[in-house]
Amino acid sequence: MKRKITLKDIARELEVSISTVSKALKNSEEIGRDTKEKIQAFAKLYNYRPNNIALSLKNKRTKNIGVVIPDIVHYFFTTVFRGIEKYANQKGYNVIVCVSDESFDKEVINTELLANGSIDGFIMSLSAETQQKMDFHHLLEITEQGIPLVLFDRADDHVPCDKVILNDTEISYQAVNKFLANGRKHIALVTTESYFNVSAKRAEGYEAALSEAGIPIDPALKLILPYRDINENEIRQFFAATKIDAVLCVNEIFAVQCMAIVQKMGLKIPEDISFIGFTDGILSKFVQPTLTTIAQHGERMGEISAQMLIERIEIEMDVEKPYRTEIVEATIIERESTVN
Amino acid sequence: MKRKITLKDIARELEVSISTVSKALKNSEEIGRDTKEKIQAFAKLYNYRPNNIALSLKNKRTKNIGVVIPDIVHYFFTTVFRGIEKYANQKGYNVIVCVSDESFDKEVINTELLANGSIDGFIMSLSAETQQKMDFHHLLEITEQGIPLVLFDRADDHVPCDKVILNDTEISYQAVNKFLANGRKHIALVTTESYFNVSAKRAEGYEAALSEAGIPIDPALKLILPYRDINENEIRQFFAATKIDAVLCVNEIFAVQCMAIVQKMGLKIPEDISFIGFTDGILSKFVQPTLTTIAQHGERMGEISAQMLIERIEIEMDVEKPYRTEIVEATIIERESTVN
DNA sequence: ATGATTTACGAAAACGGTTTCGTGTTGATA
DNA sequence: TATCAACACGAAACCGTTTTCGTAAATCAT
Repeated sequence: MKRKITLKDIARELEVSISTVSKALKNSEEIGRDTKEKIQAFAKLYNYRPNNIALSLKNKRTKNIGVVIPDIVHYFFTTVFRGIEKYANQKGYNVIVCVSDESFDKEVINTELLANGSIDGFIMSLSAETQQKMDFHHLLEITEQGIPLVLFDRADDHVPCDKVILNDTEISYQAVNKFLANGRKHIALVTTESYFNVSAKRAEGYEAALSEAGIPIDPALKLILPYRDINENEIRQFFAATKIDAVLCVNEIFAVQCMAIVQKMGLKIPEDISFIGFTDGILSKFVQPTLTTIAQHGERMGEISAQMLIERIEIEMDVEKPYRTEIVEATIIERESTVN
Repeated sequence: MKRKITLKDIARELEVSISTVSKALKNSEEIGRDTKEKIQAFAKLYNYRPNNIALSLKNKRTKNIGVVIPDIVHYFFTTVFRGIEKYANQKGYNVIVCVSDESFDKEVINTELLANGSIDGFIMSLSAETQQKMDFHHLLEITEQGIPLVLFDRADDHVPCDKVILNDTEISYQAVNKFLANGRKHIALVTTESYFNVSAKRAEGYEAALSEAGIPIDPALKLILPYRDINENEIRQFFAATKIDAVLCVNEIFAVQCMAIVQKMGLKIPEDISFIGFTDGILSKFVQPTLTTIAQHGERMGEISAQMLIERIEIEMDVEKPYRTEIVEATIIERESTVN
């Protein structure tokens, strides 16, 4: 087993000082030709690489960024992650991932752990519980310590930091208008609890479009589902109880599950009932009929998040830079679940 | 902005030495009651936390593990990752993720970067290109440096290390036997290039079952698809050319795509043609008809991988411990694409 | 009162680098 | 020959910890 070689090893072996070795390997003008060549050759031979940890300690820069997300087995988050990882890697950063599992405590523990020097900055999307409790003390601590933070998608106005979010309200408004243009009158919304910021904004867009069309908001047309352990019967009852000819769902899974159920109830998609979901994931493309979805452009969101974060990391500390909120424009991808 | 406080800060403020502070915070018997209490109170007040980087340098332990996988927007890999992350986190380890994007070069660069002190061990699944080139020098370097390595799923016998793999051959054998038991005679295999180790093993099980049943292996019943950019026509031609009444697919996507195409060709599933895919992901559950799949138990694989890795990390270096290969037993999840 | 133990703390090395500054040697210049 | 700059290198500080060892003062036994 060949242990990693250090500057000290090279110095001892070549009978020079550690500083000489360090300088020689950086090709410093200070060191003579012969010595430099000798040291460089030796280093190459023994495949010397500087120790990252030592560098981090010295430079106060880890070249790591921390990503804290609620879930990893989740299409949208993985696409965002891919964007982050690609950009970060290209800029020489590594990515440490922690999964909060929608739990406030895990989110707190993970951030506090990483904040003790392990990373240069955070990219996060808030856990369900954090949004519900509206407790952001851990995030405020982070920013107060001067650690850059970017929130994406599930952000909150109470946290002063850079953000990357979707134009949720606007795109929902557009989606509902699309239903209206197709002559749909009984448009339902299938969503999650409203403490999810994004759900609230999507509901807002939904309601705005209806109001604008002079259609009253009917509570019977709104179904709130838990984000896990969905009860099929609840969905069945919802669709049985009221006449519905179009449905906007705040995610892909809700849409696909609803579609399967209404199909079993004998309805035709899109003739009798039309669907639009959020998250242009794998399901939307392969389910029957294929699902019209709102593409959130996760990879792009990740890229922008990483870019904003790294920019802030690498800026001089004394430069004042106001926080920005970048808005990514969603796109409606038309498929078979809506008529053109 | 409150910068992070260090031992030195506390020492200066309280007019004691750094060593005294360090010892007091570890509740050492060496330090007097009063001094200890004073220091501990001060540390609590200013929320002192030791710097992870400094600890890593001192202890030669980063408490980080590196995970290198070919793709992250991929159901199986994310479930494995979830297993890794859960177990690692619970053991106090963080996880650095690098995505090789099926590229040999990226895999090499990422591993070499992380190997310079950033992590205590690796968990990897080989990129397509690495398997094709059969070039494992970067992995050998890692193990020669004494850095623990666990390969999961896409492993290779040429790399001496711990491994966690699926009983691919056996479960494919069982799947084909299931088709045979249902009276299917023309059983196809839809797979990837054979340099994918797992595909080769799955083909082996497929062929073994057929041979045992006295059915000759017909090359026309084997379709090799690229792992991205699938051409639909190729699939259509394949199914048009030969009589096929059952199909084993080495992944979920292949299965779902084939199913959509044969349905368009007018075939009924499972009456006319039956399907079994690998990876019990989200698609299998929601596609119509639902897909019978082979569950790879990714989360469990991840957990085992993390456990094996951390065990080896924490073992005394001088203890000889032979490499193990842990085999995870797949399970066939029956759904509508096969008859019972 | 003297020597031996405790007690309670500090100095310093170590982890593996970078970087500033100092210094002995060389050759050129006045 | 005396002065001086350039050259080539080393010593040491520093990043933030932990830990070994040394030691002054206080306590104890004799």
